[in-house]
Amino acid sequence: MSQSLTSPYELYKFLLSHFGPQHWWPAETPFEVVVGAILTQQVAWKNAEKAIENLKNANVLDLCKISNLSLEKLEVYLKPTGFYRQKAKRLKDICSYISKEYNSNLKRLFNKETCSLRAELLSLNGIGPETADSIILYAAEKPSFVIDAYTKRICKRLQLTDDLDYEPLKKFFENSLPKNVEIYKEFHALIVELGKNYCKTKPVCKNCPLSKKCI
DNA sequence: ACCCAGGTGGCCC
DNA sequence: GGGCCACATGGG
Repeated sequence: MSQSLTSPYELYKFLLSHFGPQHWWPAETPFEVVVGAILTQQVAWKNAEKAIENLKNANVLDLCKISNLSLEKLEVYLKPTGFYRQKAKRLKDICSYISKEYNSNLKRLFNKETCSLRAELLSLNGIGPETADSIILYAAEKPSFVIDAYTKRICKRLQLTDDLDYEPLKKFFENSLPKNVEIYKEFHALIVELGKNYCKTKPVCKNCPLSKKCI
């Protein structure tokens, strides 16, 4: 446990042994991953979960149905997620785009090469780098490491690297890890597990498994 | 009454 | 190319 954590891969192995496998993403279908990835932006997962329940209860958690739903109705379902007006419009537009360009078939979109898939997702309003990588990794199941606020915070506390901008940090992790979808999936989930329980905005890591390594 | 949560896009310099 | 800002609900 007091082995030094000098690289992302070492951190991954430590977190896996400490917390055990997380089996992410918490969703039943790839489309549910897409929806969840958008709805959880800058909000606790619990809130996104409520909205997804609303969609399920209304029997509209479906790409075609959302693209045909009125914005007003969609907004009501998405209320718990915060920024619900933005998110409703963006989610509806994204669903409409996939309906039109891929005949509502997510698999056809996900068949593209990782690099061009990422570029295409990033071109859509409401999908930034973290959301794009979450969709590629957990819905399309291709290796694209996800960086989030916890990842940056943990890297900073552990002083793993200096450049915390999204793309350089993503490369830093990918260069350290075996290029393996299951490892990428687990590692990001483990980082969230660590982050939401122990690595909050304030630099206090009492009882944190990494406390000896934190500043 | 605060602060924060698995970001993103638009604007300004 | 980087630093602000709006977006909005729910839980501690």
